[in-house]
Amino acid sequence: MTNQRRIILEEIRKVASHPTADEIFRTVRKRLPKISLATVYRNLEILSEFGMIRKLDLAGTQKRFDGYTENHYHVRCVECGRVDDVCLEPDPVIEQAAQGVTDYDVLSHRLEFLGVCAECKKKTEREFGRSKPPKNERTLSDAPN
Amino acid sequence: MTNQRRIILEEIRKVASHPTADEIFRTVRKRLPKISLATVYRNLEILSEFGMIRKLDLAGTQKRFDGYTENHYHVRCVECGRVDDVCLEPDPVIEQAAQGVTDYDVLSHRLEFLGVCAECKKKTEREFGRSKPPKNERTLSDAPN
DNA sequence: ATTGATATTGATAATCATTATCAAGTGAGG
DNA sequence: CCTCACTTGATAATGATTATCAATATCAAT
Repeated sequence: MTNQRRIILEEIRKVASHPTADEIFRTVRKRLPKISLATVYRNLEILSEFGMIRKLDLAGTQKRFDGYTENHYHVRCVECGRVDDVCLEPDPVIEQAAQGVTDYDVLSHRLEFLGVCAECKKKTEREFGRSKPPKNERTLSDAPN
Repeated sequence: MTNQRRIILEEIRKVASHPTADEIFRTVRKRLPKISLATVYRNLEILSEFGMIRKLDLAGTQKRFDGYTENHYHVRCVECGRVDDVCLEPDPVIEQAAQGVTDYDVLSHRLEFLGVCAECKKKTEREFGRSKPPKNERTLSDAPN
């Protein structure tokens, strides 16, 4: 457990958000100005291998990391990309349901909600003077994929 | 509707799999040897904008495209990355449940199962002489994220 | 404390998927 | 047949991540 690794872990556990490697790099650099981005990536990988943090393999281009390692679902803002926890009990039977209609061995599932975060809702209000666009103006397909 | 675009669409609709841009490129190139990878990317984008195909924004590094545009869930093989459809009715109430525990406006959800495909199961059988490893040997965390 | 075996670091190059750029080519409507 | 906006192919650029490697740090055993 090197100094760098310890500080990376500390900073991830400090925040409730689900920072990207780059965000973690920028935060850690305040305490260790000489740290390399590669060191951050390496230690994020190692820490998640050891189960001390969780690597979130969500949709989108950048991976995100979570200091909170319990099972939980997430919601992603379609406007700004922000990711938050959704405190729902993971569905215990849905994997069996899936097992019934596929020839895969089903091991787990990953559920991600898409929506608009509070921040971006406010932005929409400022622009259009209402809190929620009517259904027929929603831009996002309402389909899972 | 150019020749290239038409053929890309034809080839996507021809397969039941969920090919990546690169796989589509390699397939289409058999019929149009001079086509550029950029043309494939461009037309995949355009075709999905017009709703003629669906761009799947699943976990993992590469985007996948689906000629079948109805809502459905997917299962991904953790060994080889293959993606297949899961013919389950999308859960109509889970978004309301999520809406109850978040301050996001929940618009949709995306559910992805993880498992081992039939092919890779066979490979495991050949290696270990049994069809299914016991639970305590499963390598994948059984947690959604 | 010193040593030595091993792991880790910082800097940077390489990779991979995707997007952007741009000159040249194409095709639908007049 | 002309035109003009759209599209193509080739290639460069981008952005996130991973690999490489010499220099440095760690830690258990002296």
